Amino acid sequence: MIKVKAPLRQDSRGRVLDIIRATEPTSRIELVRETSLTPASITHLVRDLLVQGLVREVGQAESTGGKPRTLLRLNRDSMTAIGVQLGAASVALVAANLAGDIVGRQVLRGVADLDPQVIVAFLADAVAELIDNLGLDRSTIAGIGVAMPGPLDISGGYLRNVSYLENLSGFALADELETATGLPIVIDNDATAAAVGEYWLGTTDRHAAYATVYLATGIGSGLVVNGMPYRGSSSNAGELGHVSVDFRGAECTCGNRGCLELVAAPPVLVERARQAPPSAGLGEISRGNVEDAMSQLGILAARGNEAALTIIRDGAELLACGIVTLVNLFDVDMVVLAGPGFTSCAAIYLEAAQKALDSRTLARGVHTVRVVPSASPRDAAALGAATLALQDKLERKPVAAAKK
Amino acid sequence: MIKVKAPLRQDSRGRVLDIIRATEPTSRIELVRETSLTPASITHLVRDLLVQGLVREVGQAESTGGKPRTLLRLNRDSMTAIGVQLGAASVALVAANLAGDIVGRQVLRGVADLDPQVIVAFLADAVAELIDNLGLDRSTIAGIGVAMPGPLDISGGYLRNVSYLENLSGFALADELETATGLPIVIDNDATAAAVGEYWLGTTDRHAAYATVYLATGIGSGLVVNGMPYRGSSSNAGELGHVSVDFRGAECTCGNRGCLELVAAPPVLVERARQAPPSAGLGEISRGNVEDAMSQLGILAARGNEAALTIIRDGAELLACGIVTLVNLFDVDMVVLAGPGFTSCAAIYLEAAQKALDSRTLARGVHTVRVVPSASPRDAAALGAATLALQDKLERKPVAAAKK
DNA sequence: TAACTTATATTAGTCACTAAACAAAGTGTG
DNA sequence: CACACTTTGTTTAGTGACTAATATAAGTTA
Repeated sequence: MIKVKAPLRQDSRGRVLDIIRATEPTSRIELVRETSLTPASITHLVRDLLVQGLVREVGQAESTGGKPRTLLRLNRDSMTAIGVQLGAASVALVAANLAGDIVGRQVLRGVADLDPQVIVAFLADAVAELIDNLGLDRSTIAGIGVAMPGPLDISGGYLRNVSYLENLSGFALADELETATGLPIVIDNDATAAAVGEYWLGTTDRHAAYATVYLATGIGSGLVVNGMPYRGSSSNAGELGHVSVDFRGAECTCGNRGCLELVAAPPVLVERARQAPPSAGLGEISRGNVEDAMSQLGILAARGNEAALTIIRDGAELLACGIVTLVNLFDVDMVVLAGPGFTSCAAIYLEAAQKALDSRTLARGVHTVRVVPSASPRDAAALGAATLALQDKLERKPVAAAKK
Repeated sequence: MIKVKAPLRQDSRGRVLDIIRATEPTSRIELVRETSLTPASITHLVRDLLVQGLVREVGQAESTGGKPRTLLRLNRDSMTAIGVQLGAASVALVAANLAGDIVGRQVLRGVADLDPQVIVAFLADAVAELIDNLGLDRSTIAGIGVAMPGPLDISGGYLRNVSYLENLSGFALADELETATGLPIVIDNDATAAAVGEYWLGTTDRHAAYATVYLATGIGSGLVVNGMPYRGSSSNAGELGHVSVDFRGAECTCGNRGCLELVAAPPVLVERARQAPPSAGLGEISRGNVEDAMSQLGILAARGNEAALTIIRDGAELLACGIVTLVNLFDVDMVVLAGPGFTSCAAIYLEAAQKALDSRTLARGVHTVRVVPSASPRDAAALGAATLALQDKLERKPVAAAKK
């Protein structure tokens, strides 16, 4: 039986690093207050991080009546990770440092039509090129995170995609990619990756429970509670796109009826725009990539095109309906909107979702739910994947030079 | 700020007790295998439980070629807890021992019309009477668990109901009940309590993620992952009844549209039965308590009454739709059906839900989701509440006679 | 300059757990 | 029936992550 690693972030070193990232420059005392650990423990943990070079001391703060605080900062470039977003329409690569800054970025053609082995070589090349272009030292690279749409199959110890990218079905991607690149690989659902990325970037309260709604070709969502993603029993939690919003609705490829994705996913909205009569002034919508077309539609809406506005608003209203369901079931404090679908029309979606949450969730009398845009809407999944690789690396022990 | 207790069941003593309860009679070696703790640790933990009287040694097993195992059993009656299910239609009290056996039971009138202080006195009397009737030693009583429908307000450190039982809104029930009874009080959502109860009774795999759908006057659900309930940020997670199954549907009192509860809750089904023409042969449906009426309807359906069957089937079909949404979002391994709504027609609901899950969830290719009936459908919430009280007591340290 | 503050480090524990050796109680074999 | 071998459980002496209490360092204020 495969040994499952405990899914709990109680790891103090990681938590301390999270807090430093979110609040730098900071000091040991502030860490004491944030963590409810004792000064002694913080001294220890910080020393550890200093020795590993993940954190630096950068001078002193003004005294507040006693010894001045020693300021601590993340040593941002002491570690980098690569994030790959393997979408249906396109592939995005980012390199992110310890702070979650995107230090390199590259967009590639989609791989839906390629052979698995070709995909591996293609990705390995792209990663190698990115590392070279940035002049990164390979020894400082934590690993590669790959984010992809679900449903995923985790059996056999490694995640394998089982649906969207059909030719990858049953292929042990992580294994092959690890062999091809020599770097540790983490694979996760795109929405989950995006959700973890927001935490890393500090968009969300560290103690909050929140969901990230990820709008790309499909509609997904990821949940984070206390800094730990909720993945469900097979890493397929949060499939918002296949929540039914109409029990008498049309049948979906997934087998369900009235799925949100059938009425509110970008391809549907874009198609509606393409079908519009010329008089609507939507002629300019691109025939190519869905993400680009969605983006154009959003821009038209922002410019005041009524037809575009109506299409987006209808989509936003339906998505809001799904978000209300999500909140009634998960009872989160915050919802983050992420993914390429939001790049040009986030405001419309934000407003619709916020309005729905303020008037239609069951627990709205107990607490409000805030809707916020992602700190990095377009690259949320890729960046999130990179942060997953960082997190994975940081969770393992310092490996004090395998001495004896 | 209120200190929040860590929501993680990593407490080994509790886990060991869980395993003994589920697999008794068992032995230390088996515990070693189940927990992946070392023999040394198990020796320690079991000694602890023996000293506290929660567990007994009961002879030996057959040898398997070496020293025979010393068999361990729960000391069932060394601890008892009271569970109260504060429903809209009725109040149920149970007393449960360490094994989750119901050792006493009492059903009371509903309290929706009473004054808060009167409710407290009423409950305190009922609890005292139950304890006396059973001849229980007060010192062995772990506490009282109260399960009630949401939404709940946890602010101020104590849960207070904010909706269904309107006269309890804003009333610090836990505080008052503790004063009146002298016993520690735990309050939780009815569906969450029911879910924890199933775990306690061993209906579910200890490692599985599962949801309990609780059908009473409303429709709720509770989620348990690795033995720990998921409550969301304000203990209002799992409100399945207010998941919208029709975005164009009628407006619900909760503010949302097309809520599942509007079309599939027992009061709705019962009302439909009452409106049926006399020719349908449904004349016998009681005018009183919704739960009784629902039960009668189920019995008529089981006897083959077509009209009753149709009403229940329609309800089951709609509930199944909500359950598919629940599973697509939470990605659980198992769904347990609990609550008074299922008592007489569980089979119809089970079949509808299982069929829907087998054909309509997104991750069905990755793993199947089993639907099972509760081990104690009618008393699931009350029993669950009792187990919450037990769990709460057991999680605190032995309290070695406040010396010094 | 002494007295107070505030920030950090050290020391000596505690707690939950483990590794390794040991003891106890059976079975099988020559 | 003595001896090896299994299997189960215990003991002893740790380890790692944390804390409480005390010490030290580096400022400010009276």
